[in-house]
Amino acid sequence: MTTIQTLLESRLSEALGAPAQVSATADARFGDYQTNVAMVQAKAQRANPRKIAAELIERINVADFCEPLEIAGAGFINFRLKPEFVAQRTLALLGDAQLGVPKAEKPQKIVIDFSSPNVAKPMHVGHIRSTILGDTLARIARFLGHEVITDNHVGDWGTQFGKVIYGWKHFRDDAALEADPIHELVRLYKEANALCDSNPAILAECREELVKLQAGDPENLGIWKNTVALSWKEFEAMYNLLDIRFDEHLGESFYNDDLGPLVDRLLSSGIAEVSEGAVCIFFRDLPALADKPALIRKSDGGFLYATTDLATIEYRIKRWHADAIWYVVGAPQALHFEQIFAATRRIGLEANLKHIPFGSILGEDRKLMKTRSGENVGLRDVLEEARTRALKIVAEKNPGLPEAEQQEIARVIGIGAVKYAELSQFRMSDYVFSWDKMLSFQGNTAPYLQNAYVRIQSIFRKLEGKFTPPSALTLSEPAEWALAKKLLAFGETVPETLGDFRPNLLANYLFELANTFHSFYEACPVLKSEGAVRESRLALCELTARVLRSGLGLLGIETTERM
RNA sequence: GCGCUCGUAGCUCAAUUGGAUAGAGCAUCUGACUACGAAUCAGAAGGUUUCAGGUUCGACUCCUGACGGGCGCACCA
Repeated sequence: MTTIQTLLESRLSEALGAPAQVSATADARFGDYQTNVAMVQAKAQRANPRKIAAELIERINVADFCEPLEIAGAGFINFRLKPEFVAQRTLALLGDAQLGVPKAEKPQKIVIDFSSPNVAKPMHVGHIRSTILGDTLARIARFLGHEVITDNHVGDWGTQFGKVIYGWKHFRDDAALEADPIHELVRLYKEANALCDSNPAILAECREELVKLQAGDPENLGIWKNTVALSWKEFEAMYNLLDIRFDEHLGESFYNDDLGPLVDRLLSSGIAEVSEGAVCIFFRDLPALADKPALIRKSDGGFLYATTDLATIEYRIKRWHADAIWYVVGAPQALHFEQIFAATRRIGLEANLKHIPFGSILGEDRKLMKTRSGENVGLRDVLEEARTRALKIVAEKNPGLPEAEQQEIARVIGIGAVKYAELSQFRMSDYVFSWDKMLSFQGNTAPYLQNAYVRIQSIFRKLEGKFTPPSALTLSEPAEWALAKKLLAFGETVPETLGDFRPNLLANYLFELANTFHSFYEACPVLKSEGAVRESRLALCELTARVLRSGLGLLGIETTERM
């Protein structure tokens, strides 16, 4: 199903003989859609915009679904949809599994790299943005018809393993490891690290353990594999709670064997060179990177972050034939991605590489969010607290519900609140993490949207008999028109969110939809109305519920029947 | 020093990517519940879009320069 906006643009382009843009109006007084092509043309031709608009109006063929066109202001052309057209399009949504969202004209194969926690470390709030944002983008891209591969590039290799292995061998507590693996692994690392600070001999031993691991020593390799497996248990618990799945989780270690050959190849082809003992790729022709080479091998022979990332890009393009690779990684790494993307082009690999950056999560003190002792706030704690707080509210508001249902509702609301707090905000701005704000069940929050859905379900529970879609919609009240038009906008909003990777546009739309629905709900009784009016209102309710569930689903947020 | 990024109502954020009178939510104030679920709705008030220039029919948006916050800039990831 093409959107009304697309339909208008094609009709306008026909009349103009050139591509033209149409946008929704900001104000209903100017109709439903507007175009400023007349003003754009006037500028190029140094002509009178209103005159051009007047000529254009004669040629635009939209009488089948628009009221007579109007010229307004400096030269805007306003489009007002015919009521019967709105009614007919809205009705058509009921039979459309995509709810009006068009499929991409050219589906792409997209690899999305996000979350990427580190083995032997707990996931913390720092992982929230990448994890939630990446998952949402994956869901939206799939809904638009793209082929998506989500890949969790886990930090499962690095110098810290020398210390972890030393700790594992000397002061491992198996019971603690069983009870809370990551906690114990962190303890092993920290204790070893503390010993290293005061005792050079132990530091040397840790280094020795690392060298053995890298050389493939069976015992150390076994310990390392264990730490990875134990960490995954914890990660999966988090992803289950968040309802997030990955198609692949090829960690850094997966590329180990590729690093040496890659560097050798780049050296022999002249793309990389040795400088101060290290192997670097210089970008002397790019002003922004002229004095910022990418280091791919240290002077001691070790490889770096950039080396692994280059190997990863090569793998993704060659194995999956990815058209695009999206990295959902914090803004501080912008330079790093600029470098490896430039290096990729230098190598001659073709793909649409995008760094999707985001800002930081701050504590109430407006500094990077930390616990009182200065540590990162654990993701598990955050999610558990969200659930606990939600449960308390559910039990208070709806004590009649069975315990098990209360628990499930609390999970959906609590996790939804955390996700929505993240996604309703522009990703680049830093935001203050506030329980009171995100779990205040008022205003622009997940529960407000979930509640709109619940209310609709409540109507259908009271409905005698099953809902069957009517053959035509009868709309008369302003609140009905407003809701119908809002529903039609879903198909235009979803693709927009991918334009600049802004799920907050979708969140904003859903909030407006819920708002419009609530106004309709107050103004237009559904069950008490009769005949065609009742049928039509039921259809509006059904569609609103579907769009809310689908839209929230794209944000990774679930809905419940009651709350 | 160079680069990236952000600066909008008291607070937290939007603004369809250059469009019409800059919109919401919290908080404040005024109304509406023997209820299709008040976790709601109707309304009021709240602004020199950090500042100064510039570009044009038109600027929160683009350009230049300040100011303020955050973050990067060769062997960590």
